Amino acid sequence: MSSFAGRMKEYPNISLDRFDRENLHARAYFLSHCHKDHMKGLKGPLLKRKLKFSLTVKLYCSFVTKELLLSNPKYGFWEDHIVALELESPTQISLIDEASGEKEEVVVSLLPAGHCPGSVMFLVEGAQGTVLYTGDFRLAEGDASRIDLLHSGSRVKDIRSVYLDSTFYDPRYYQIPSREACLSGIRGLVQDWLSKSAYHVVWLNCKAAYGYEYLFTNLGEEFHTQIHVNSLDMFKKMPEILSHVTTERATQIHACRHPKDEEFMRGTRLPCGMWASDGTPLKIISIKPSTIWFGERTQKTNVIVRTGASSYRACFSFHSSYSEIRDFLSYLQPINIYPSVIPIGRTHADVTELLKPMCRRISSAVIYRPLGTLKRISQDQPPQGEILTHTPKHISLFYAIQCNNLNVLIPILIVICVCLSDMDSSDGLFEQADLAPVRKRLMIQEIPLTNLPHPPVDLVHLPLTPINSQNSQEQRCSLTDSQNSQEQRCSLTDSQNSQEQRCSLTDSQNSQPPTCSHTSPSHIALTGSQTPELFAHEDENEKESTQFPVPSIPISAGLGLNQADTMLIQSEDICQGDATIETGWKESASHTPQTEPVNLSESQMSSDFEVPSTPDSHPPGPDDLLVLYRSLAAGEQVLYSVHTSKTSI
DNA sequence: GCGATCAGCT
DNA sequence: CACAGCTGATCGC
Repeated sequence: MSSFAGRMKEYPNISLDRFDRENLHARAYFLSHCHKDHMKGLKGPLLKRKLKFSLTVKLYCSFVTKELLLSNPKYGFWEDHIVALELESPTQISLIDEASGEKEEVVVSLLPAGHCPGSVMFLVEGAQGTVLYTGDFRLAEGDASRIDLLHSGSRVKDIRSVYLDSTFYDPRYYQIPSREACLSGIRGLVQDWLSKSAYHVVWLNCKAAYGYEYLFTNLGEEFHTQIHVNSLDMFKKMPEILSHVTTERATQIHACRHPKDEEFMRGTRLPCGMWASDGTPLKIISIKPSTIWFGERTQKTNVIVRTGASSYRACFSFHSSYSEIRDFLSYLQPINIYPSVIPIGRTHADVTELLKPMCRRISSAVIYRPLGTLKRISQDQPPQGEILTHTPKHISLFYAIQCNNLNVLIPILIVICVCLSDMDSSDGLFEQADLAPVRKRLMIQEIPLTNLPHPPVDLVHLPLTPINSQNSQEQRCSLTDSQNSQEQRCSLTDSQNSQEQRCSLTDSQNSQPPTCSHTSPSHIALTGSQTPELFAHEDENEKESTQFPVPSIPISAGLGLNQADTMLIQSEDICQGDATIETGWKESASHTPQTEPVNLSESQMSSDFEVPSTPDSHPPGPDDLLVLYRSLAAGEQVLYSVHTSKTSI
């Protein structure tokens, strides 16, 4: 359960997934997905009143989340204040103080989170750096490298802070079987049971929350049947799901609910009360999806556990495992990591401490040297904590050059931080770079650069490089507005009347909950376009499966490339490795791209400016550097401009 | 009467 | 195995 208070240190003018208390003063709101623990205060009277008198305060979320939210009348007052954003489409948002008119600009991107329908992570880029709020997520190992917007060119963006779904960030949950492994186990169990006879049925004991939809679609497809559910409303705009569910009870796979469904099962009755038409008792097994995890050295065991004569637990997780989280973090290497979930029995400090080894190391060594004798000082810092055998080796070099505006000797600040994830391995520095590439990044912060001899190519079209040019603002508006939400909310199923020729009903059917409940947040329409995102996170095995929708996460430019080590040139204050540092560094500077073949890494270590180049650029020569030095020494103004997002609101 | 919080349950 | 989310009791406004 999320205990995130709603605000990020870097951007306190926005609130995410919390809408009460101090969040009442936010200039913009963000909702990562439609689970209640992320919606605290969202229907509060104070917030409702605030909206009434506000022209600028909006709630940003995915299209699917918007529809899920508005399906519940209690949140209807948000309708004119919700802005649905496309996935992976950077959007500039002005955060306006309505009292003073003061404005702050941020660029926000929605990234697929793989947690439940519509779930996203928020990538926020602005004057205070790039931060990632993950919401709840389940990404498989290697998935981060497939998310385009986490990269600038072929390199990973410089992420200052990650606000992390730390639900399973505990070595106890070292491994959770992949989605495909879990699905495969469930498929096998269902297959065995259903094949016995037409009277054998399966009940999927799914909690009411969103997130099981891909189970329905996969089983529906596999067994050429439809899954019985209480209501179709929420799937109305999700054809991929809609085609695999039904309110007809005459099917062998059920995921219907009843307030007392556990009791029903003990009496070997389905929650919907279906009986076979000829009176033959149905043979029912229940399968309860729940998280099953394994420790680091535990050999994988079955993803299906029998818990009774006719009941099973099947592995299923909405959240990334410990090793998946570590993979994610070791790829992104944020400077700060803030947990948003504190497991029972642990404190915030506990989890923060556990996460420290995953934070990027930044040396505190600061050495000033006069121009001309520039030499790097390297400091190897073996990581703390355990080392994942599959974790790529990371090297980050941080250079800081600061020039004053006086025509005096320029203090050159050099900070080098070398973070080696595996000091013991001499050959492993760049292996498996396709899974999680070694990073090599040059960051130049607030540094005059226009006179750089060979400006790196992607320096000038940086972080917010548009992904899909067709996503214009106009299009988004046309999608968000009235055409969708109205009919969805008033559309009601009446499905329960449409059935039963073959099935005689027990009296229990009369105690069914209404097919369409207005108190449920579930009757919804979902824009089909985003649905495939839900299935986009698959492990290696899953990639080969033909039974799943094609993953729709764009393959990043860096996929499959050996990403070079990261070299950062930053202003002095950035290089302290302290979460509390406040700087005005420009996002653009953090993406100065300099790539070189990874095997040059050693030689690079021996020369201060043998900066790896991008494929489209080349390292500056001595003459070029001389020009740069002189420019810097003269205090000349050299400035790089940055592209901002392609869209703005 | 409403909302917030907590225990209990699944 | 824990998650997400009910229900009902209690309390305060």
